[in-house]
This record gives sequence, structure tokens and C-alpha cells, in this order.
Amino acid sequence: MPHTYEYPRAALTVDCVVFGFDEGELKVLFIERGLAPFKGQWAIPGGFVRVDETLDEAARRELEEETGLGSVFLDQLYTFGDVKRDPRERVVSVAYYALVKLADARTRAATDAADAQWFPVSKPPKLAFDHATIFDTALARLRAKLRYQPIGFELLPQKFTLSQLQHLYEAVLGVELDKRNFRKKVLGFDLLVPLKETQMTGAHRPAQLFRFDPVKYERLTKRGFHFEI
Amino acid sequence: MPHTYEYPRAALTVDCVVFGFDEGELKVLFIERGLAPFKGQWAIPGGFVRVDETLDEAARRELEEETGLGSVFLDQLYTFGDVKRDPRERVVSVAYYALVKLADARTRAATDAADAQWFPVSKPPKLAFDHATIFDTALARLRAKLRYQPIGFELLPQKFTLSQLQHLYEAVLGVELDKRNFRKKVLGFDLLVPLKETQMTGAHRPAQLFRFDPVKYERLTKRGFHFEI
DNA sequence: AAGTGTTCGTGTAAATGAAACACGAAACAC
DNA sequence: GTGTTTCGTGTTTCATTTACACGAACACTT
Repeated sequence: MPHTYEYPRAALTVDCVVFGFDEGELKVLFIERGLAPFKGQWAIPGGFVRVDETLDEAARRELEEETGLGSVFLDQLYTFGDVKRDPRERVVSVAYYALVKLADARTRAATDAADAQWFPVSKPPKLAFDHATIFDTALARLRAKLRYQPIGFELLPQKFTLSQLQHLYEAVLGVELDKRNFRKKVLGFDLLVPLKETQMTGAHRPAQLFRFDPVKYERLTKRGFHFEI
Repeated sequence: MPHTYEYPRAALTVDCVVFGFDEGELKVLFIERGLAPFKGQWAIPGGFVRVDETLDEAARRELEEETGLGSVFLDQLYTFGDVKRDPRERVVSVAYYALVKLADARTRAATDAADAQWFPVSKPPKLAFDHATIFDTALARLRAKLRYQPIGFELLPQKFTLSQLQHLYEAVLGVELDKRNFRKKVLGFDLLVPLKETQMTGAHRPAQLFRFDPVKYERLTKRGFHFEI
């Protein structure tokens, strides 16, 4: 069923830069293109926006279709509209970034799509289209937001220890943090609730588990509160 | 000349929230719609993206066409893609915000388009489409960015005094700032160069004029420097 | 020429927040 | 029960931020 318009129209896509935290380092998910152009090269998962879905819905749908990942943190990043970014025709892409609780999801959707693969953000493959630019933008945004918004938890299991959280920050931001000061600061925000469980891994004292409380966060943001690590 | 595609496509527009600083308060420019839908209501200036221009180019072109404003600071804001945001058909809008040196431009393009008008941001008119949401988003973004990026100058004349800058910050952020601390901090960034001129207005000691040095700013950002008011 | 009104430009002390730092507690392995 | 490993906690020092007042420069009035 063809569709006709008076003036030419750009195609509209969403692309989604998916981040996960695994083995102590930040990873990003790319998929291998099966079709030309850039056949065989790696790319950011994404696809066309349908006329009856919002941009957010399109991003979630594509993510689910291409990677099997559902219910992740999703945030709009930037819209890329260079005229020649796709060699075939004019394509404008609304880019998102997603944060995945990899440790929770791994069992199910380890790498659902056979052609999807996790890469350390420090060693991305050569990417198709302008996807290297999109990836760079997403990584910069993630690092910036991690400092002043409590989104680190989105990369950890629902129950996590303060050490895990600290290691996440250290790995993503590339800095060393003082243990006592870090705990003082994070707990001072009153966003984490201690659980009645502890985590035992290895031959040492068990660690207190926490979870993030989004309700408390909502309340605080309305009172103009400022998170910063 | 009709254009036909296999699947239906959304129309793509850019909208541009234009801010200016005048009479000690932050203003925003809206234009009155001459056509249905929302005929007679106020709206954010904008229009369709052509297939042979980037999004930034489209935003600048529309701004020039509808308001006569050229060479302004322009930054992408967010992309709005709700399915029903335009009652006629699916329209996705890439929103920008612009900062205008009103005092410089006033003589020429006071309000070039007869149907354009400046409103205090505290008293916007009823707006067409979802433009109230876009405006709110833009204002929030401007206030946030003003704190941690040196963009305040974009709303002032090229040559300005520190008092003018302070009043701008106070008006936009809605806070009172200490004069001595403000000057200490701003000059400490080493982004402003004192000119060999002073500004004489009224019967009192003349004020030193400064200009913003974008080159210095570039150099500093590459060294991971952090601006904050 | 002297006096008045107004904004400009400047330094220091107090208070607050950030950074540095070390050791006992709890679990498991042997 | 001894050894090994990570967990959990306070205080002091240093740096940054806040609070605050008065002489200087000019125009205008008398």
C-alpha cells in the first residue's frame, strides 16, 4: 500500500545505545548487519518509527525485537539529521540510550539475537553509518548524567551492595573514590533502603544489600534537591 | 511533484523557542498563527525540514524566515513525537532553543514579522499544539544550562558589564547573588576579557566593559574544566 | 566650586563542605 | 583456632563558599 505526499519526506528511525555493566566494566551492545549497506559491520540496534507509535514506544519495541530486552531504563539522547548519514536516502534518527540490569537479565536474554554482542566501551568495533558519533555522544551523556542523576542503579541488580555501586562509578567515570566518603555521601541522599538480607560471596564478612527507592527520589526532586557524586 | 513511499511517513518539523533578555527580564518570542488549526493562537516559530538540509540548518532558516533573526546561539532541545500532537497528521518535531542578543538586534529586527511578539516567560499566552510543553522544557533546560555552561553572554550585547551579567543570572534563575562573590567567581574562570572601554550610563562611576572569549573557552573545555555559577 | 546621589569596584573573616586516613568485625577455608 | 578477605565505621585537615562595608568615579544641582 503506497503512500503519497506533496513534498519528499525523510525516513524516521530510532536508534538505541544499550549499556550494561559486567565483569567490572561498562559494556555496550551492537548488532551485526545482515544487509547492505554496511553489510557485516556492527551497528546500534534500531529501526523505523511507525506512524501510530510514539518515539519512546518505537525505541522500546525495537529494543525488544532486536535484543530481547524489556523494561529497561530509556532516555532520549539526541536527534541526528545529517543529510548524508545514510547513503540510500534521507534518514533522521532519534537516538536513545538504555541502561540494562545485565546481571538480572543475563540468564534469559544473554544474547538473544545471535548477531548481537557486548563490547567494552573502551574497545568498540568499527561501526556503520554515523553510529560511532551516536555512540560517543551516548557515552559522554551517560558519564555526565551519572554524576548528577541517580541512575547508576539501573546498571546493577535490583539488590546491590554499596561496594558494587562504588565499583560501578569508578569503572564508568574512570576515577578512584574513597570508600568512607562515598558511603557517607550516597547514604546521605536517603535514596537507598537497606534490605534485611546480606550478600555472601566468598570467605569474608557479608555485605548489606540495598535497593533504590524511586518514590523517595520523586519526592526529593520536587523539593529542588541536587544529587551529585 | 508527488512523492510516494511504501510505508506512511511522519512529517518532520523543527520548532525554535527563542529567548531574549530585555528590561531586566527574560522574554520569549511567539508568533500568531494565521491558518487553521489553532488559527489566531500563539505558537513557537518553526516549519518543515527539507530533505536537503540538516536539522540545524532548518532551524536557522525557519528562524530567519519567521522572525528575521540571524546568527544566534542555537542548541537542540528535545524531539517531540506524540502521535496526536498535531490533529491533522503525524508530525514529529525536533525542538531547538535560541538565545538572542536582543539589545544588539533590536534596532534592526525589533519584531520583523508583524505577527511576532515578545512575552515575559512568566506570562506566556495560551499556546497551540503541544507548544506549552515544548516551551516548559526549553525554559527548564535554559535554567539548568545557565548554571553549568557559560551561555549567559549569548543573551547580552557583545560588550557588557559584570553588573549586567549578574542581573541576567538573577532574573533568569530567580535568585539573589552576592556582588563580590559573583565577580570573583566569574572572573576566576578567565573567560572574560576586559575591554579598553567603559560604559557610562547615568550620573555615577562608569563600569568596565567585558567580552566573552570563545577561544579561551574551547581551550579550557578540552582540559576538562567545569563551569558553575 | 562644593555638595549630593548613584553605581562601580574591591578584601577578609567565619562557616560550611570535601578530602584524607586506619582498624576492628564477620564470615569461610584450612 | 588461625589466616585471609571484604565489610563497615569517625575524626581531623584542608579547601571552598558565604557573608559583609566602604572609598572611588562620575553627573547633576546649587
